[in-house]
Amino acid sequence: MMNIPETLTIGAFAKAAGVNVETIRFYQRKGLLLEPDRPIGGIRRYGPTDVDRVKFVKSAQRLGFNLDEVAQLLKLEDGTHCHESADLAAARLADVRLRLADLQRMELALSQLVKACRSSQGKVTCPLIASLHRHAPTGKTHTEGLKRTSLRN
Amino acid sequence: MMNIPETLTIGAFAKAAGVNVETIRFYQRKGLLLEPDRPIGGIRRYGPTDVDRVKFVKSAQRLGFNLDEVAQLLKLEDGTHCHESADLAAARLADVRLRLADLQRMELALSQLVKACRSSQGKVTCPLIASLHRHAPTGKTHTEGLKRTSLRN
DNA sequence: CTTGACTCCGTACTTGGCTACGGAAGTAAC
DNA sequence: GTTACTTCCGTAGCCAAGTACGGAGTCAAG
Ligand SMILES: [Zn+2]
Ligand SMILES: [Zn+2]
Ligand SMILES: [Zn+2]
Ligand SMILES: [Zn+2]
Repeated sequence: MMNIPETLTIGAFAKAAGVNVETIRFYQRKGLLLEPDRPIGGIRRYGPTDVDRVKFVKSAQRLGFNLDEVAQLLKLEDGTHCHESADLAAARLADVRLRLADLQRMELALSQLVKACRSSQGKVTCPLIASLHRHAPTGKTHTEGLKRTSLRN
Repeated sequence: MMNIPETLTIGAFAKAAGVNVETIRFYQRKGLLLEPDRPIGGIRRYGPTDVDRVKFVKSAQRLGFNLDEVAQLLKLEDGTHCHESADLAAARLADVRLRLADLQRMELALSQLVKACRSSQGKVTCPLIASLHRHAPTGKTHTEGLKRTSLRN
């Protein structure tokens, strides 16, 4: 069983994984990636399995998993714990659906208001502003979620 | 033209607006609310228009506007700038729709994976884990948005 | 053997919308 | 007039997922 060659410097590794070096180090600190031993007074080397692992993380992030959840998934990486994985995904799904509902509510409200504003030729009061002054039924959004951050990789 | 009475202490004001005192002060620092003059060695008083303003902010937040955008909206509060308001809302709407698309993508993927996992009795590999190892078409999410924060008021 | 690029490591900063803390001064009840 | 809130004010902390920085060490080319 020949070992996979660990030939990449951290810079090459990061490039291959499509993230930047700091992200690699950050994941190492988080425990998502383990740092290979450093040869006496030399530099660490990485291999294809490391690249793969980062890509796994990024795939999971695209499904909405946060890094803690990704860490859980990585523990199930051998694929023999379908039930646990499914539970994680189901929890994620439930959350996604709540956020979806909130966004749909916003979409509806905003689209109606924009339409009202666009067709309010000559009306005294802007429908949008008026609506904001009506202080609608304080529906606490279940929006355990949705701040604007980007997910670029 | 008799003035509206400014009778509320900041604590009562916050309670009436349904936020906490620190939030009021934070909005003042942000310029969303202006702080009334402080009588010589006394405490500031607030009135119903202040309460109303905070509620306006919270309404706008429920539509997804961030505080900078809310500040813009507040400048248009007299309702005579329908066009500008509509533009702000349209921008917000566009963003909401991008985020919606991302969430819908996640919803679809997650629901399929959960279903696959639930019906994978006896399969060797967990479909969810397998899918994450497939490193799908790196569609950069336009998710300029969606971190998990709550919007309680 | 020097130059320039890269690695290593620790620490601090970013963003948004608050929340918390601490000490001094004002206010209210008894 | 003492106790017990509040207010005032500045500053610091929280969350996530990185990003940035700075000094020291390492490595390959020329
Ligand atoms: Zn599974
Ligand atoms: Zn109002
Ligand atoms: Zn309008
Ligand atoms: Zn993989």
